[in-house]
Amino acid sequence: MTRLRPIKKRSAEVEAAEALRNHVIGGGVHPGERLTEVRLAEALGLSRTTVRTALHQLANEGLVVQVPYTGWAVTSLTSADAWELYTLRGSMEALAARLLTETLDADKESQLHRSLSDLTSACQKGDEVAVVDRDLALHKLVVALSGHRRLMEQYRLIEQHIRLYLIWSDRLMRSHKDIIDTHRPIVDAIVTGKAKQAESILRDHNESAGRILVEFFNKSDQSPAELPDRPIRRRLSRLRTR
Amino acid sequence: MTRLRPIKKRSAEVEAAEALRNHVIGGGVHPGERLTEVRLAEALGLSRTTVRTALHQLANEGLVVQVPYTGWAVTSLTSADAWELYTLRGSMEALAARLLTETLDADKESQLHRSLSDLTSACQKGDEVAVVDRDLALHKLVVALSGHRRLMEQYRLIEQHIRLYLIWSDRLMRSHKDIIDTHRPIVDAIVTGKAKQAESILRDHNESAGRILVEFFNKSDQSPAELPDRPIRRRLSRLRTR
DNA sequence: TACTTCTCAATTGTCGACAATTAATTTGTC
DNA sequence: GACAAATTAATTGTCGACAATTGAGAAGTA
Repeated sequence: MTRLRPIKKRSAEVEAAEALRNHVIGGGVHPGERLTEVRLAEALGLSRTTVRTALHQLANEGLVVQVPYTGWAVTSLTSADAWELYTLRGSMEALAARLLTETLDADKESQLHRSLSDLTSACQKGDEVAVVDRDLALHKLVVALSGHRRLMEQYRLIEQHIRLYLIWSDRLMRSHKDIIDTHRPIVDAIVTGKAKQAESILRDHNESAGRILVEFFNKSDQSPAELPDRPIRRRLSRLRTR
Repeated sequence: MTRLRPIKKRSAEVEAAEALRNHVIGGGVHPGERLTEVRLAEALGLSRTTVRTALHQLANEGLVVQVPYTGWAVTSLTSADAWELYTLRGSMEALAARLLTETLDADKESQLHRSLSDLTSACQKGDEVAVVDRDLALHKLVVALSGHRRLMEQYRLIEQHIRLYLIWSDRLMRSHKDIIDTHRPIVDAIVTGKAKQAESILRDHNESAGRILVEFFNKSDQSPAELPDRPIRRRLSRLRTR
């Protein structure tokens, strides 16, 4: 017995934005690589106007940057940015955790435990992609369960960036067991209602992960992602500042 | 002897976005009021496509909302939103303050003092508009001086909303002297390098201001801003969720 | 050669027209 | 009159065309 679901009609703009987003975070294009509207429009079978709107959307999310009359390029990863991203999410998740402890109920508690065990099993299987996915999912869950709409909205904006760095973050852990060991205390502190503790654990968790990332990025000197396979034709230095 | 300055050429899209933003935060249109692309395009002397792009930009900033095939409307103020906004900015400004104490120098210190005295003189003059302006400017300065680009970026997104609520927030203070008294400790804590204290003062400052706002909004029951002067023709309930 | 100017191809910026969708209004039916 | 169906007006969604701008390379010049 199947139940009919409303067919969600989504505008081409929204679909295009999603497709492009997945293309970027899925590694279809490399950080720093150039994007042209016409090529994307052809690939997606849409008009340039529609693709353009979608690109503007991604630019707002920070996944691509625009240079007037010159082009679009995928945002590149840097050590400074890693530090900023991790202090920022630390602060946001700390707020979420505090609020969450104040409104915790049985349902939310079980969701947290389920998410943690999902992460655990992914770690035990050694599936790298799944680990990143579940890791992000757990952090997102804390934010979502806080019930703070605006916070979720802001978190959503940096979510894709977090994912990009998280790949390296998780890889830099000594073992997958470490990943479990750093996440269990987070859930524990929240479910036992220790607001202050949950807050500081989340902030510290992120800031130390950030420090490790920064150190790694500085050592490797170059951006860890491969450089664009074809060189950027034009200089993309003068970025639109708005 | 004059020095040549680069002529800043800004695209119509960007100009339109700025004009619309000012129109909204300047009270040219009321919260909840409907906007149509054609009318705006006529008023600005631009094509609908350009205006549309600008509207999408504002939608990302959260100043307007869109209902597919139906229209755009200015976002309205609510008590729940006030609480969210003030907890969020509390968290962000607390982070900024902590970072700022770690990188404070003489120049930054004097900027802080100047900003505080600007606010003070506005309060003494009793100029309501200027007070809101300087109040926001001081908070922005703390974020800017923290040197955290991403944090600034995120703060910029909610800045206009803060301004909208700040008008009421400042009005609800018993006297303008109270405004000075609540801001001086912030600057003091930062310049004396008390990171922890600066952090918690900023968080508490915002959260208590938020509580006052929430209480006021709940009492007045209605949104404090006047209702739209002409009724919204269509129901704007089914908002695009993405 | 070193330098400037001109030319041109590539790309984004802007526009007006038409299609798709929505919701109010009118019409039809009982 | 009450309800349903058809019509219509208003609005956004999408498109292709043309204008503006950029950067690279060719051509000219000392």
